[in-house]
Amino acid sequence: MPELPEVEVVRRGLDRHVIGRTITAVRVHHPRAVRRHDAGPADLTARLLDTTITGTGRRGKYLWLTLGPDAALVVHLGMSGQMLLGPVPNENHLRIATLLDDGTTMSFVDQRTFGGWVIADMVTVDGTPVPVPVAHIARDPLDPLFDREAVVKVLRGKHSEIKRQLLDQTVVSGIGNIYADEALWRAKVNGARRASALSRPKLRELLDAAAAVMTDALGQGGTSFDALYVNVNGESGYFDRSLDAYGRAGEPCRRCGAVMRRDKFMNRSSFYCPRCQPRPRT
DNA sequence: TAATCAACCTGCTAGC
DNA sequence: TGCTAGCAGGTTGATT
Repeated sequence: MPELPEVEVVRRGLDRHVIGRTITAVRVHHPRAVRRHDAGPADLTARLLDTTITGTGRRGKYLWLTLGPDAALVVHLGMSGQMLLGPVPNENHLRIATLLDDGTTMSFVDQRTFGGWVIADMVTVDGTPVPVPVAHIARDPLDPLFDREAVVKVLRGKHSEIKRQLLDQTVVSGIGNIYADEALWRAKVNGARRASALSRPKLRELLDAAAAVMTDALGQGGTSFDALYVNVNGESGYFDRSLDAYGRAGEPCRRCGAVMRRDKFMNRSSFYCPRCQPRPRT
């Protein structure tokens, strides 16, 4: 599932190939892929045609292609979105296709249709220009301007579970279910503990763990459990071989040897070590 | 205001 | 063999 490292891999791939390229053709194959573009598919198509891509950007799981100084094409990969340059292996899930002026096709493929494209104006938030749909998203741990102490302060004021807060993109962005479990394992924190009950040093350790695990994943091209996450060339990452928590229920903890557990949490799975990460007393 | 939860969606797997 | 239910999970809007 695309989280921050996977989205960054895609952004870097696009950055190498599409800057300076002009879009010469657009076809929206599935209207749901542009459902957040209020003006509709025809408007999105018209606004992209003959437009030159001037840069790329990312915050958390959102990435965008800047279309001059005032607008951007915002892309969210959802759970299964892919930005592909070149041939599309399986057109069953092709949602949007574009042609660039060098003859390259740039396609949006999305099996589960949670992702999408939207063209938006740029606004400046805390000194950084971002597209409007991204304005409410907090900085991610790999952002050079990420303010760890400010996030610790926010978390200290939250009375719900720490994992819920890690997944809240308005608190800290880029973290999804996989990296939340990995960061919690590294920091030896159970995700069911209340954020406000954790000490400031432990919260710092947790945020540092989140940054570290995502940096490690980025170095290995991201995590991939199946063909749903690929880079712009259709290749999968390798970080799933390095996961310490996610998907390891029933296997021994790599730190203490206890049998890893899986609990249901927020309609999804949480993987943790019952010895290193004991559940809070109810 | 903060916290919680359902809905969206499709492909795969397990169970019957 | 075919059907059904459950599961995966990011985001948003509704509800508590």
